[in-house]
Amino acid sequence: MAGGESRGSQLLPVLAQLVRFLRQLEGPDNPSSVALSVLRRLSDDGPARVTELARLTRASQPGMTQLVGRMEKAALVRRVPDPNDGRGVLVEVTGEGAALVSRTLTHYATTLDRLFEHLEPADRDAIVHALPALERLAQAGQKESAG
Amino acid sequence: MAGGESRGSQLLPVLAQLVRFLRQLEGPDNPSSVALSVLRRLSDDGPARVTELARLTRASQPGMTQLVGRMEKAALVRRVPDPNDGRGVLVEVTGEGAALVSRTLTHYATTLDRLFEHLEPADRDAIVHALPALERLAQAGQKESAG
DNA sequence: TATTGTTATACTCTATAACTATA
DNA sequence: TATAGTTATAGAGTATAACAATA
Repeated sequence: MAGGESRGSQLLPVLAQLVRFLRQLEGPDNPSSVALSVLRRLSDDGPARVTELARLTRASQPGMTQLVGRMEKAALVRRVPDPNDGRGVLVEVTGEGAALVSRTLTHYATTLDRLFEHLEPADRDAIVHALPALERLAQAGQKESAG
Repeated sequence: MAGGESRGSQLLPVLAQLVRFLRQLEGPDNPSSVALSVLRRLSDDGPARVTELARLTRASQPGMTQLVGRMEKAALVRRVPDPNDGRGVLVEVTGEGAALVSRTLTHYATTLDRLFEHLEPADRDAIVHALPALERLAQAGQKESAG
């Protein structure tokens, strides 16, 4: 812990502000971040087990059962029995769910694009240049807490 | 949406992953992000009105009343009457609340520092270099949604 | 026995509407 | 009337414990 200024201390307030900003993007009409994660997973890679979705989002299995229940009531997903394992069910996204994902991601991206236009070119370059590094930082965080 | 790759689309998944990582830092013992924001505000700049805290965190006034109530029960803040306006109250942080802020921020920063050690030097430099730009991006987001 | 999923229950967090008290 | 705050009520979201069904 010795030697110079802490990078974490510098990064922390910036991340906190970004989180606050992103959180306010989640309007009452938009899906929660966990719901969006699940819907993206289902849209991108097809049907999945409840257990797998719970593991993916670090939620409990009952919690995921309930989230799937809410999303099913909202017609965003449907449950089908797993043909290979009578104990399990497969959750699959509906057309409405896929449309919501697409709409939400477009909205977020558009908002971010608009913000980018407010920045100086040097700032834009700095962020774009740091994207792979930030991704690796976040991945390191995932891995650390998983192990 | 013409003209090349959208920066927002590139930034979005990275931010989503960072948010997921930060969210899992919020253990059951740590304060929620809104509570932490409030406690930081009170620690840094002194007592504040409920309305001001609600505005700061974009919460509703009743929601902030309830959060202050929970934090008061946990001895993190206390309410005192506003001497200048009989309708209002001032919320001030207790020693215990200030200690919690300090402990939480240290924990977060330490965790981030540990993750930084997993990165290549080039990645660290890229992130450090992008910090001011990211901060301006987040500030632009705050301002945009406020207006 | 182990695994998959659900139900039961409880708690945190947040919101809107209605209310009280002060200005 | 307008403002500051609270209370009442409801709902989303999440967790642990106990349960049923299948493997």
